[in-house]
Amino acid sequence: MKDLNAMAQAFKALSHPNRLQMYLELLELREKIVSSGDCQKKECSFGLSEFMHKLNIGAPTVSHHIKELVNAKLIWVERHGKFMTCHLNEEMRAEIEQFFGTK
Amino acid sequence: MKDLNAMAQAFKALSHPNRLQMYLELLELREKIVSSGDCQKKECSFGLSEFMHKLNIGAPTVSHHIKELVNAKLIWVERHGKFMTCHLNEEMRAEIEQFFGTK
DNA sequence: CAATCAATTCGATATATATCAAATTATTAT
DNA sequence: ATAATAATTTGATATATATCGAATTGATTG
Repeated sequence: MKDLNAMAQAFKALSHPNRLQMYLELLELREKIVSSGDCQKKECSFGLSEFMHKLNIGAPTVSHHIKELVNAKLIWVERHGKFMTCHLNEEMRAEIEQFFGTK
Repeated sequence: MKDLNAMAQAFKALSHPNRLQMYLELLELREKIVSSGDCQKKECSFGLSEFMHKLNIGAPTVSHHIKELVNAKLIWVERHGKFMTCHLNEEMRAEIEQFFGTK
């Protein structure tokens, strides 16, 4: 297993309903992609302002939450000029699934 | 999926290294039991004082942590006279595994 | 270069939490 | 009943966090 503290940090990041919702959006996006076998051709990410509107919270707060999720290695971000996009970190997802998984 | 807030509460309970360690002990116990197919004949639980010594923290703190884990439905407890034992909540474990799992 | 827009950082505030010592409750043993 | 032991509750303190408004940074466009 990964470092216990790293795991705890990941769970902390997911312990806030708004952040969990953000992560869930990306998880569900992944599901669609996996089931359609069509990853490259779809937009696999969310932007900050999308989260703002979905969650009805301010940009500074969303930015803060994104940073938490990134620090916890649950997601990673990309910049495209002015904009940024959030992506699921597949490795960490698998790690956590294993943690809970039947061995 | 379960209520998002219930999930967030579970992750909050696991967001503290000491509580995560407690939960992990129970997960590992489960592993041994599952792999040996021998659940009934083994002691499938941990007591408060065991956690105290393992984690080197006081009884009130352990008691507090246990309550958090119980409230989050991650574990359940049993009393045997003066003593109490902590057990993994298998249902919640499966729920969380599914949350992260490949669909 | 100036204006605009997305995102981040800063400063402040309000709320939550981890921990312990002390007091209390509940159960067992003498 | 009394003493002893396991666990819980209470009260206090110190630390962390969520959120926002204001200011700032960075990139694009006119």
